[in-house]
Amino acid sequence: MDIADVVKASGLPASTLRYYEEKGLISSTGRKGLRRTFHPSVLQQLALISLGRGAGLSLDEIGAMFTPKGPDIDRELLLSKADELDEQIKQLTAMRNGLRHAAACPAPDHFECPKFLRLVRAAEKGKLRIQPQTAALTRKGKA
Amino acid sequence: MDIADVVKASGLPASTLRYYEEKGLISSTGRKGLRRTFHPSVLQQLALISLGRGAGLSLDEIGAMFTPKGPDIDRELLLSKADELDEQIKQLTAMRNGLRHAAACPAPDHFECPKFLRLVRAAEKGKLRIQPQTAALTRKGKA
DNA sequence: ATACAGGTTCAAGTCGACTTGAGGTCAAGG
DNA sequence: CCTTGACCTCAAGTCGACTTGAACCTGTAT
Repeated sequence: MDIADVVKASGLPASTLRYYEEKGLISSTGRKGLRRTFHPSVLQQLALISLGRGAGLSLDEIGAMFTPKGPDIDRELLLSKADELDEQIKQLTAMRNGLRHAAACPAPDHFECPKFLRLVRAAEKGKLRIQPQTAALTRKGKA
Repeated sequence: MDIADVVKASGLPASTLRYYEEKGLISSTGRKGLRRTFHPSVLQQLALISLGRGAGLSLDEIGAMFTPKGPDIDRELLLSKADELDEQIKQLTAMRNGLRHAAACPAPDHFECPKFLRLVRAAEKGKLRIQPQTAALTRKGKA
C-alpha cells in the first residue's frame, strides 16, 4: 500500500503517519522511488495506537508497551499501566456521575448540594495529589 | 487565606493558582497590599477543577460548565460531556483489558493472538475516526 | 530603619503531538 | 519528452497548560 491508501483506510493524515514512522511506532516496508510502501498490517498497528491514545497513553508509552526492545515485552509495565487505567476509570466515572447530577440538580450553586459534594469527595479519594494532566477531548475536527 | 495557605492545602503551585485566576476559574477576594487573599471555598473549587482535569476536560470546558455566564448553567453541555465520558470510559476499559491480556498472553506478537485482536476490535467499535487527542498521565511529579 | 521572606507582574520558555509551508523529486499518463 | 500531481524532507509553527526568570514591591521581625 502506498501512503494514500493508508490515509484512506485509517483516516489519519499523511503527516501523522510520517510522524509516527519517525517515532518508530510504525514502519514502512520500503520505498518505491521516494515513496513509502506499507504492509497492510500497519492498519492494525494504527488501530492499537489510536486505542492507546484514546485511553490517554503518550506515544512513547505506546511505543514502550508494544514495540519490544529487549527479548520480550515488559509485562510489569503493562500491568502497572492497567492499574493506572483503573484509577482513571474511577475518576472518569465520578466525574460523569457528578455531571449527570449537576445537570439534574436544581441547586443554584452546586457547592451547596450535599449530593454533589459527596460525588466530588468520592472522586478525590485515593488521589489527593494531582498529577495526571490529561488533556481535553477537543478538536476542531470535521467529525 | 493567602496564597501560601492555598498552596499548602491544595498541593498546587502558586504559579498555577495565579494562572487559574487569570483564566477566571478561581478568584481572590481581594488584596492585602499586593498580596492576594483567598476565601477558603477556593479549595472546593480547586478540587472540582482537579477532578475535571483528571477526567480529561480542558480548563475552558471546566470554566464553561461550572462558572455560569448566563442565567444558569448549561445542562445540555453537562449531559453531553457526561456522554463523552461514557465513551471514553469504554475505551479506557477496553485498553485496560487489552493490557491485562497482553501481559498474561504468551503469544510473541499480540497481533497473532485472536483474543487480543478481539479486544482491540471491540474498542474500535462506534468510534472509527479518531480525534480525542488525550494526553498522557505522565509527569515527573514527586508523588 | 533595615533586612528579607514571600509576595507581585509580565514575557518568554517548555512539552507532546502534530500541522504547515517551502522547496525538491519522481513515476505515470498524454 | 514533458507535465503534473502525489510524495518527499526539514524547519518552523501551533495549542493548551503551565513553569521559569527577571525585576520589583512590602508586611513583619529585629
